[in-house]
Amino acid sequence: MTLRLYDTATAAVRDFVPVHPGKVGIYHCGLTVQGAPHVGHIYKEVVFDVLRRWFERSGYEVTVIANVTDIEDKILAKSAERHVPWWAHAYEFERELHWSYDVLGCRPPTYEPRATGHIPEMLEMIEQLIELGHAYVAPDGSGDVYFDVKSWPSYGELSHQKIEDMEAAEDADPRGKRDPRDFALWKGHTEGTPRTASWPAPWGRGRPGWHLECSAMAGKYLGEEFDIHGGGLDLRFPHHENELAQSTAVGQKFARFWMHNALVTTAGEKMSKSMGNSAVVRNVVERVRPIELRYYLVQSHYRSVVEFSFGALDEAATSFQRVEGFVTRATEVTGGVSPAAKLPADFVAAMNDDLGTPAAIAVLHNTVRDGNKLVADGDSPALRESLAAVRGMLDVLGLDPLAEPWASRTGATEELSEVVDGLVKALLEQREAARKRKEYAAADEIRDRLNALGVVVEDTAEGARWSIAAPNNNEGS
RNA sequence: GGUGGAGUGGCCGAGAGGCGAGGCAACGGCCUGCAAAGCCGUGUACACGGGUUCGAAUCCCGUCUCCACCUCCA
Repeated sequence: MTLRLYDTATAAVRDFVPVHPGKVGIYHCGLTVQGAPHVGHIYKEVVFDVLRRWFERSGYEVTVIANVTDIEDKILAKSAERHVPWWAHAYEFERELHWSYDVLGCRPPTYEPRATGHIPEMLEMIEQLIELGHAYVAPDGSGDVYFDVKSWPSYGELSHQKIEDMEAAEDADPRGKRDPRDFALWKGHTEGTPRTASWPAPWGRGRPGWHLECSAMAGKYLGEEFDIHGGGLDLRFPHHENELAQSTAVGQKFARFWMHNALVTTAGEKMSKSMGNSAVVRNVVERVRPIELRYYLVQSHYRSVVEFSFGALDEAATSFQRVEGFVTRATEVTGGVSPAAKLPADFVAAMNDDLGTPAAIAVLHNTVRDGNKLVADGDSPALRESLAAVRGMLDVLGLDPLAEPWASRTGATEELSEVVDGLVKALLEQREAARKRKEYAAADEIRDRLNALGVVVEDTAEGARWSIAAPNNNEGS
């Protein structure tokens, strides 16, 4: 069975056929590093991390390019407000972005080009577009260069819009545009913006337009035709439409598939519009563990809106703990097994069907339930098989608690963990002794005290085991 | 005005003509000294109004509500 993916350009699910057999090139638009990334920003990263893992699991050699937009109007505006150099502002949030990727277990892209590092490539592309008659230097002496949308007949093909139906933004500054729908390839340097935010060009100093960087960098690192171009749904137009126009106008074939993840909303509105700080990744992972946040995001289909709420987040955390509990117990009983190389057929089918993570997670839960029945009977080939399957599936989703980066994040040093384990076990031994004497009040008091400290005690056939309770506070939202 | 999407049980969230995805919560049972964890069982839900069909959450027509994008938003 082959992988099928939804392609925005053709508005249909199609069989995935790579440009080069056995290899996949993926470009997804990274972030404009203007502020701390929120859950919506990171959702894109998680979606494409799962896609990449699935390709790798399916035997492909994957190259992932994700840009960092480090020069842009908002960066200039926000850095000016803070009285910080624009490049310092951008770099600060680039680091915050990387922290957020890491904390959610998203593996870094193969390469992460910055816009400011690719000015020559962009200039070259603008020159080609001007030569071919698809771009023009603004006649107003501003130094701006615009793409001429009317010169490109297929303009609008990605978002399925006709130029004449597009409504020009009423607050748009027409500047030197021939048509209000033309978009900037190069923006001439203006008074009031730092000179460091401009570069020499044949048309005068300036900085690149937003859309151009992705065309230049995708072409440079992935070639003139590559497999998948992705990003959030809000980038479909104008950003991706414009990229497509620029790249194809210079004769490239560009992306075969366009994949767009749905947006994360809060209170029914796009996150960027409605949220303050509460959905910033750094804050959300104070409430639930990062792996639980990742599970929350992975459990819905990437093309469905995620209506973010802390209540749903807590619920997802509980759901994940059920899976994690099985992994822990089964690992104790079996002594541990490697993740399976061969995954359940239903899981594979779900993932191949346009990355059907919800159905895939249903398979995961069914496997966990069957596995839980086996745990009570001790080690067995069937239990090992269940555990291997569960870990294999979790691995694809980036959620295997025994794999990196999760395994090494115990939140305590090894020395401290040993001390705590020793202390708790000493108490549990006292409790066990009390139980043997049928002094249940005393036994329960020990358990209650541990519970009060957030230590959960579970009695099993092999004796009591303990774990740290989830940190969730349950004031819903 | 144009383009695209959504409305599913107490909650989250899939599916897309017929056999109740999965999870959370709740209730009952098993297990347990009691718990916890786990297991078993219990719910005929698909915005509204028509229609097609042996059969519709799924197809068609109409209506309502909400959301995204329309030139520098993941």
